[in-house]
Amino acid sequence: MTKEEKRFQEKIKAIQDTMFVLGGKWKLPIILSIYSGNKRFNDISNAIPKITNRVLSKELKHLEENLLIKRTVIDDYPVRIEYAVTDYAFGLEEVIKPMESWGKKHRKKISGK
Amino acid sequence: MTKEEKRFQEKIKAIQDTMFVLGGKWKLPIILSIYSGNKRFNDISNAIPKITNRVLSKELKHLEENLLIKRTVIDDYPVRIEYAVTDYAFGLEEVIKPMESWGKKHRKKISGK
DNA sequence: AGATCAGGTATCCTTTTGGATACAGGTATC
DNA sequence: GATACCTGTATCCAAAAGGATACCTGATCT
Repeated sequence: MTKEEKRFQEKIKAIQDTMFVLGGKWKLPIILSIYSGNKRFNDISNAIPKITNRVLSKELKHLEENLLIKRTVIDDYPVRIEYAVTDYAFGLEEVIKPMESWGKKHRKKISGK
Repeated sequence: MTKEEKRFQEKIKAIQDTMFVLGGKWKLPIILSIYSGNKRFNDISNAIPKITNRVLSKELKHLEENLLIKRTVIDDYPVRIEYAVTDYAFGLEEVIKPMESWGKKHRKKISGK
């Protein structure tokens, strides 16, 4: 493999990592929903009506593993669980802004083709 | 739906559009392979050994529809087909650079958790 | 004791994405 | 006329992502 090929492989891997973290149907809606103030499992579930419990649960785990949200057990009676976006998640701005802006430009380009 | 919710919906749609265009296992490798000088179907197929004809063909169509590559029929004998990245594709730089850089940072963050 | 609620799991199913293999159609070559 | 090359297409299959529905656990409420 040439040097250039290796650089490309790493570039591809990094970009695909980003898409692995944010990709799929629900990860962004969930992050933004929690950011908007929905802290509890059922709050989020109601705010995003079409997601099922199974998928919400899996996605929350994924986001927690990737340090974008934090799950806190609050130990009064009854025990509550609260989700919050982390400070680290705010670092996403640097990538989601360009993705949003390219996506918008691209939609215009394609629709007016 | 509140104003804020609507803004979020549009943000999400735009970001997911970007991921629709670039996402999946092969789209970036194909773009970079063509950019590196592989113009013919079989060149690309050989440069990316694990892709099958079926998938390569589908992905080339997707990239062409999204104006990132151009397919040209060259009419001597035998007829050849040449693929090239478009000028428009160079505009991806503004989005793939931040995606690459966030992806790299994130991998470090996660692996050293 | 029985009902209720929060925060999920468990099981099964459908859709989407990608892979394996064969081969087709048009031209050129032997 | 048979054979080979190029650019795909056709058919079938496997894996991954997502959806529907039921249910569980631990606590509190009546």
